[in-house]
Amino acid sequence: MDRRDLLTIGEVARRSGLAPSALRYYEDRALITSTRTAGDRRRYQRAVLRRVAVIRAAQRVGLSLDDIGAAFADVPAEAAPTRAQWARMSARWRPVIDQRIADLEKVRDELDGCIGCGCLSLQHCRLYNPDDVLADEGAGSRRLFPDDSDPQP
Amino acid sequence: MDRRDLLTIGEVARRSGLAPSALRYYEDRALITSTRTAGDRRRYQRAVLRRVAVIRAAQRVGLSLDDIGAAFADVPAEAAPTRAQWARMSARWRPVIDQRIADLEKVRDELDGCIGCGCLSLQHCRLYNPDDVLADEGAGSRRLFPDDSDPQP
DNA sequence: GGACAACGTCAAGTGGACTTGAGGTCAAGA
DNA sequence: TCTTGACCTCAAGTCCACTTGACGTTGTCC
Repeated sequence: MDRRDLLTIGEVARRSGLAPSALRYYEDRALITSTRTAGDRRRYQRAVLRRVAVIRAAQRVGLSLDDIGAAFADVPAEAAPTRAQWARMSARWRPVIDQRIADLEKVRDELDGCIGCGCLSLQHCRLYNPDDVLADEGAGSRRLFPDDSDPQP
Repeated sequence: MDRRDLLTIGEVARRSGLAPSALRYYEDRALITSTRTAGDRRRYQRAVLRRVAVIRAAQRVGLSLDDIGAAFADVPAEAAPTRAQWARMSARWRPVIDQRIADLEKVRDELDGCIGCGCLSLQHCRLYNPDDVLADEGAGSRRLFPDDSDPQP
């Protein structure tokens, strides 16, 4: 590991588009790691850029930082993930992303459908009769990774 | 308007899957409205179910309650929207939903791509080189409806 | 050697979307 | 009449993901 390759927090911030405070926050949450200089300044490996990018991507997908931390469980924070690790992570997210896309497509189609079908006048509109589709979406934060232990109804 | 058709807050809560407190909160924010009985209890028109469903759907798309309120600007809270109003609202959301789906698809493809292309070793990976794509996603809450008045860079 | 930016910690604040709790009211049934 | 559950208001609390501010340190450049 060449010391030349270590990045300051400011560099990481500029290159990732995140505020330094956000990077410190991620570090508090153990999502990323750094080494320190003699003068106690953080130094990041380049791999942190990828990791941060993955974190942001996962957030766009709707995952909480807790979820993301869990998904990172077997990916070492210090180095770039191996291809196998990446594959596992990707495989884990894939269904979540797919589900989320499907959700959005459903919303879109419902929106469109409601125009075309004239169902403003009730009955078979899923938007209007939310009991079946939307009700169980209810309150509370749902885990995005049911993670083996959730009952499947 | 048949009084038989008015719903209590509990009924709306059960049918929509939302907590009564959330419904009161929406009402505070003027997203829904109710009439009151002599005894000051809320009574909702059935149309509120649709409205609430639309609100939840919009949230899934990533809109804030402020955004949703703005989109509802020309939709009367008291009655079901007319077909024209619905069409306007739907037309307004359509691009937002499409954009969001596109975003997710990009994330998914990047995730997949990174497995296949072996780009773990740097360079042309968009996840790894976030400057172009992800950086401007940065901090701050972006408005989802730029709403005529935003400068277009 | 002095200025200055970049960095460090720690506590507190923010905003969004609600929930919780205290304390009181209303109305239907036994 | 009394109880019970659903409801009311209003203030305060919660959770998440950060940001801000106060105050001190580091290190580079002139």
